[in-house]
Amino acid sequence: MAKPTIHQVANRAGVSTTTVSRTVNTPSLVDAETAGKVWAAITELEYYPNGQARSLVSGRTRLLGLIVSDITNPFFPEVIKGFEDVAAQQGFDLLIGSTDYDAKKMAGCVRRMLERRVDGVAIMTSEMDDRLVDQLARRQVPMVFLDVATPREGIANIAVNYESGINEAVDHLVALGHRRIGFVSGPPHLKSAQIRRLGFLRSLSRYGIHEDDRLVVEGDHKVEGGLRAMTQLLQLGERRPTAALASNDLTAIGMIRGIHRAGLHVPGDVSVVGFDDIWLAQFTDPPLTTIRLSRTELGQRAFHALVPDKAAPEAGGELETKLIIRETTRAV
Amino acid sequence: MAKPTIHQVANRAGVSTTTVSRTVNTPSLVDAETAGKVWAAITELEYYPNGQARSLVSGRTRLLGLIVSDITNPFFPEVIKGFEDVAAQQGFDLLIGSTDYDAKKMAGCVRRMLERRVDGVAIMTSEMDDRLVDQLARRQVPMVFLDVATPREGIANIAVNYESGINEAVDHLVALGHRRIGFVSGPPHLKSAQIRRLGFLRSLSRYGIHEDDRLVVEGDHKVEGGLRAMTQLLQLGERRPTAALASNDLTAIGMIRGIHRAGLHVPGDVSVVGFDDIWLAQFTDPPLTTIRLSRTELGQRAFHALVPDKAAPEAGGELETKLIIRETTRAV
DNA sequence: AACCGAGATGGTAACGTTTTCATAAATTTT
DNA sequence: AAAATTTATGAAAACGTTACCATCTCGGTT
Repeated sequence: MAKPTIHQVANRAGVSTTTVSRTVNTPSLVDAETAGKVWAAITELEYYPNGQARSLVSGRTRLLGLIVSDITNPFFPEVIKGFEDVAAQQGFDLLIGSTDYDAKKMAGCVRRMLERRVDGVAIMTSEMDDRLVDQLARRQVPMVFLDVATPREGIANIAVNYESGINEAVDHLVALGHRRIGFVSGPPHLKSAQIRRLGFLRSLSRYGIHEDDRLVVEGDHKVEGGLRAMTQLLQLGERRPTAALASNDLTAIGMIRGIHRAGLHVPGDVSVVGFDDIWLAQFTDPPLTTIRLSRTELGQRAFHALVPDKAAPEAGGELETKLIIRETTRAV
Repeated sequence: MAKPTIHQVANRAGVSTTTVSRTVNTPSLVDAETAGKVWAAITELEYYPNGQARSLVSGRTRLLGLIVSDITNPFFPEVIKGFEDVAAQQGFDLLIGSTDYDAKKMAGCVRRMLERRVDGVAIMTSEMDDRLVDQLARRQVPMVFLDVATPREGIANIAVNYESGINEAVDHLVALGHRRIGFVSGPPHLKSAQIRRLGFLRSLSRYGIHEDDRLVVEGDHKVEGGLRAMTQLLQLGERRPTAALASNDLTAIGMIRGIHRAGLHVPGDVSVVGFDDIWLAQFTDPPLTTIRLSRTELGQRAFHALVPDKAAPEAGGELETKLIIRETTRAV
């Protein structure tokens, strides 16, 4: 029997399809003995309920969409993992879609999610056309944004406390005697990148360190940009920073590279602090001191934002960030 | 209208549901004018056909399963990307499942795929229980293995030519004057890792280089194992290798780390060659010379193995590997 | 002028579930 | 012992599509 249906099972067990359905979904409503026969038939035939038919009638698909810009970006896989873990646990499946920063593909993703009638969508890309979001909203598809988006009725954002980690990092650097601290930002259009930049500036001012415009330079959240930015910083000569914080780890890796290129050492000549603590941060050379943002937990929270948990009352509170000290920071 | 059905569209356009269905699926069978009215209704109502209902009747879901051991392993995201790209293009969606090397989760994955009635499964993890594979096979679900698996009726393997790249690498090292060349293997139970090791040995013998057992040490395809292995190799003192090849890039990264730890330099003291050319290989310090196995293409081939393409006659041929020379290799 | 094929459309039965609603038997209550 | 409840089951109607089999209207043939 290639793909047995509920009817075959019912037949074999000598009961009605209704009873089979009940044995599977609401066992309390069926007599123990009958249930036994049904289960026997189910395992003998290797019956698996047809999900399509199931959700057609129930209206729920137990399918969640995950829209990501580029799964190749090392930030994402860990988020996905966190998301997938808890989703699988609760019987949800994941439909993934890459946008590749391409408008056409983005629209395609949304269309596919809509046709599949997903029960929710986690949007992990910042470049999301408002009209597409509208489209989902009109269909009442629950949504959650991973990057900060313009707040909006019925669309969740994951609350992240960027400042706590940034403060820790600045404290750490200041304690090591650093006063000229640089910052390499992310792309200006990224809300979360702006928040990080602002957080840094604010943290600095706590120490009354006058901010020097030349010490804050723009990166792009990629290795390339970090390298460029650091080269620029090092051209300041005497006035170059003795330590620098990056808006994300990729940037930090580029910065370390830039420092090496200039014939200088990390942390001997310049200390570097990253942001995110991506998986490979522990394997850079030297291992990167960075501010951890647990992407696993980020993914989990995204899930809970989409499907309210009856058990756990409220996720509550912000997602904390915290400094992980490795070997790229040292006293001046 | 929250979720308009085909009936609403039919109503609005003043036609039957059959006609609406035809307008969408077989436009040639419907009058131009009528089609116009239908499309108008469709866009006005923002109608999206219900995939569940669709595949319930058609029997095809246009859904492909992707079983991966740990999406966090940097090898996978690129494969997934390649797979997803071409899948999306052909109107297929991806269902992903992580096994986490856990038997329970593996079974869960398979069950979910079966319930969703996927049109095929790409298995990217090597630790796959045979009984689970049987289960899929009995349901006639097309399958493809990414890592080499025991060949079997109706289950595809992606053919990879590991030797070509390995030969290139050994040629390269020999040309640079290296004679004592080490190898850090992958875990012994991984078929593909064994093939790589054998390929290396065979390649060496072409040059009549007597193989030295102590130069081939076991790693685990992770950074940790590479580091351990290299430390072991360096303990050979005078007889330590002047160059070493790794079974994958993560291992190579660990090896570089081990060399640095010992106070030596790459490539000054020891040359290193990786395998895979994962994305971050270009960002190690120094950038890693490695054998590229295009994971994008690997993903694409996996897709084509699952859904035979009417247009392209045959993928044909093996997937080539090739040496990418960066900066971790130098003359002795 | 009757006929025929083609073109355009509609009615209805599937597809495999779950969800009412109904019924029958067994148990408890009065 | 009759009535009221509970327990265990089944029949049939959804769910939103597509596939199959009509039907109906033309213009063109004989």
